[in-house]
Amino acid sequence: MFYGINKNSGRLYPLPDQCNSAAWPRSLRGSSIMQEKYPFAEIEPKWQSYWETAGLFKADLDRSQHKYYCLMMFPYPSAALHVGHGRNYILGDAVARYKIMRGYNVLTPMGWDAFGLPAENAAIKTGDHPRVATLRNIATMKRQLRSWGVCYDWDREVTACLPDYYKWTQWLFLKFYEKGLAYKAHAPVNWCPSCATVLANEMVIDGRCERCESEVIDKHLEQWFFKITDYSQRLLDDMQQLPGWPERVKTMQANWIGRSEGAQVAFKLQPRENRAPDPCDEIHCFTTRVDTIFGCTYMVLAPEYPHLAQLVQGLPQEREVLEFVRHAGRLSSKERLADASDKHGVFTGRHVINPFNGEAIPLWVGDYVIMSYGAGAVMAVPAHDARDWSFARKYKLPIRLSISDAGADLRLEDMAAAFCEDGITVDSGEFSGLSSAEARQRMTEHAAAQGFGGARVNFRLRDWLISRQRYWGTPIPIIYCDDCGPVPVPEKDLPVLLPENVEFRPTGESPLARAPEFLNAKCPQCGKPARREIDTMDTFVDSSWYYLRYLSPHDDQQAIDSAVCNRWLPVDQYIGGVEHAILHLLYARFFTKALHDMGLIGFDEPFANLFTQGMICKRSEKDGQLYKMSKSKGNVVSPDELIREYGADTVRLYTLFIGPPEKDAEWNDQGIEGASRFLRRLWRNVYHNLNRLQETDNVPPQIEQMQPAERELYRKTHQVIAKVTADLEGAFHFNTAIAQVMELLNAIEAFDGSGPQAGPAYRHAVEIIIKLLAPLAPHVAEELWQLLGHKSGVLRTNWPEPDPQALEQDQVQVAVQFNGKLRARIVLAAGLGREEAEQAVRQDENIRQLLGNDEIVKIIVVPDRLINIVIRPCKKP
RNA sequence: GGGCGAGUGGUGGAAUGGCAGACACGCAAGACUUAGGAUCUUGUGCCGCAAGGCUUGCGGGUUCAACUCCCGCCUCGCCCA
Repeated sequence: MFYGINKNSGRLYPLPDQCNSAAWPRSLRGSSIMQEKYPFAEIEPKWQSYWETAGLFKADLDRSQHKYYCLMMFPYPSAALHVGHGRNYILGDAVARYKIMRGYNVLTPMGWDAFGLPAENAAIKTGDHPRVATLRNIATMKRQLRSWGVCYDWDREVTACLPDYYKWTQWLFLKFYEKGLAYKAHAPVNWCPSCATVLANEMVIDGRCERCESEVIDKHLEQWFFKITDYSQRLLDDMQQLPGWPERVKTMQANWIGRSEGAQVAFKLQPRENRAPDPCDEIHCFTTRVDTIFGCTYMVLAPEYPHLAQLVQGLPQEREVLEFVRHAGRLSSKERLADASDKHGVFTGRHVINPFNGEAIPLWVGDYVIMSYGAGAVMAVPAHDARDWSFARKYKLPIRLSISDAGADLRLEDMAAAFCEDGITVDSGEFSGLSSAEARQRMTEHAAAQGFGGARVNFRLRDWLISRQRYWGTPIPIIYCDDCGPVPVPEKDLPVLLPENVEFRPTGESPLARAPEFLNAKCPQCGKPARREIDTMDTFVDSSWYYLRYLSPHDDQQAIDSAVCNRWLPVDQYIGGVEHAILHLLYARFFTKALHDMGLIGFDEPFANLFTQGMICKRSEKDGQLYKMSKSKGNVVSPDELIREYGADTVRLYTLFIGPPEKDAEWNDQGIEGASRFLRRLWRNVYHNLNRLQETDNVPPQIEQMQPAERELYRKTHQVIAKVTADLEGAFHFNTAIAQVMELLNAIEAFDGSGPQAGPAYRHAVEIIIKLLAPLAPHVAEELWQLLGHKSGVLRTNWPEPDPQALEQDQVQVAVQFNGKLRARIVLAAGLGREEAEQAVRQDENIRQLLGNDEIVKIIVVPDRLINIVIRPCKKP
């Protein structure tokens, strides 16, 4: 038997047996816990089990109409989650619950980006095998997600480091290989000495390793690449199809792809005096400013320029050039590109011919030129390019004007810096006197007609380097045979399993090289002894297709179930950190397009809507600075203790309330008190009014019979429904939604109606507040919902709709301004027209007094809101 | 250097061009208590005893009215150089 407390008498009375309905699972019957103190510790595990056993988050994939694929970026299973991670999952969980209440068929899966360096580095220190440590971490994080009340369709869990997943990552690699999208090549690559592996361009931030912040150096190695550059233009263009993506992310991707239109021009190499042969007879360079080419006074090659050594072979400058190249290789790209830093270069002893004027200009090699722009050769126009300018000044190279500004009064002697803007061509032969734009066009046409160049589009995007010289990743399924060369592993032999007993010590070569049972294989073509590829794949390969695998996670016949994918994708809402704006999101888009072109899927953009939440930061106790919450900064807050102390709903509410979700937010340990107090107040309010609530029939309140207090509560209730719904439908502004719900509780507490509709209006407000809280604080919402006598869970009910009649008002308070300054407020009938309102304010005694003898110039009326009286103050006699 | 974003009380943050500071945190005073780090009430942008004045990074502009739009500047963050 359960008891309520009578508010007036303070006495306990037996509760109606409403929680014993057969509609509830046996475990929940009669289980409501009614006590004054908010018993989150008892409530929360109970409802967590209920959601799981009732299968509330199981999606029905056969039914795809009204589908909603709600995806959160799957995490790397580091040791444990902190409240910063929680923002992502709580946000996604709230969205999923909201959509369930909206009647959508919601799919919310979760998995693990489980390969990666940290586990391997930890293994080197502790001897813990990465697989063991990773699976242990996964178990911990799953427990944490559960205790947060974050629910997923766990039957669809995928784990990137398990063979049933990476088998298919390998299979996809083979498909890419088949289509020529995966290739192996020698290239200058970014090498992180500390991680002892190469890195993709995207993982180098300011010349440093994204992970360990060591300075990255250039190395020349043979590596595997994915040909993402085949898709540069489409990756750029198709962003126009993504209105549901933040502009910021699209801009970042566009910058990264870095399309520039210009011209390619071939400069003939001036032959050596002795006519000795050269590896090439011309040098191609790309420029966006071909209009300046008559001002070109020298050319600069990147130190890595191919065949540079042969070009200078036997020349007096040879030693100096080779020495320079060796030295430049030790500098980071950051140092080389920095504007302020000294640029270095040496003359090669060779000359090239400017095809536009036949002039021989010196060929230099300089460290400010990098291979990844154009083709590693730059035509230098010091008068019109800032970096060429400072290089030319330093090495006393000639500077020649070929563009002037509109007034044509630019003089070299007066210039303190390069003139980099468009202007009018000067001293440019037959092209003189043209606007820059016109000159570019005519000169490009000329180059094409003469056969030494033409229009050219250049992309900054490089191919995606996917080899890693480390153990804990997906093995690349290739076998090297002395006779047959590289041979793909046949599909029937997949997966190529990672060997278990391997020494992880990083040496710069993959640890797999020291696992003979892995290394030695038979050539699939000729059967002779052969060696396996020892590099593993970048973990971004794993995360480029996981959202497809969720649709058929246990399928052992194929990687992707096209039929289901085509019904369920693109993802309706993708939620994750903005730090993945370039890397993961670009790679995943590339994968989708490649798979689309292979005919495996019927769509070519994976994520229709993207929401990037801001990071949770916390002040460091050491230096008082604000840092992103992370283990390495030592400023993490564990959810476990907070949930123990306050309950999961409180932690969820505070996490959502902390600020607008797209912005970074500062975690404040004291801030959680507000959320805690709010839920305790709500609980207590229901507890103290249980009598009244349960005695009131669950009928809609009758607006006609309401007295002012009831009317006001009813209006507030529906105002809040409208605002909260707008916030959740729009930009996921849970912070303002929660503020509204708090206002509703304030109104409920202040409610003192006593008319015939007081009970229904009150019960209605309480029901609504519970529904509105269901996505945000789901445990307490379920518990209170059951206490009110409902026979099914709150997630199974419909999201409330605002009643337009409730929002109507008879009277409104209107602000009265004099010349834009607030002077008074008056109460007027709602819906008054401009003229009526003007009349009313003119006649208002109080306003007339305030006006005194001031002259009214005009009156601006914003109906139902504001009246601004423009006055001319009267001159005092 | 270019592009994008941000700058509002002691703090986190609210405001379709229309009453700046919603909602919270914190703080202060009081109530209830053996006690309070529970709960409740009241107050809380700044200056001023007050009347009143001032106030959204700084300086201009548009407007009856600007946190919001425009121009210039400063600071911070991100991306690209």
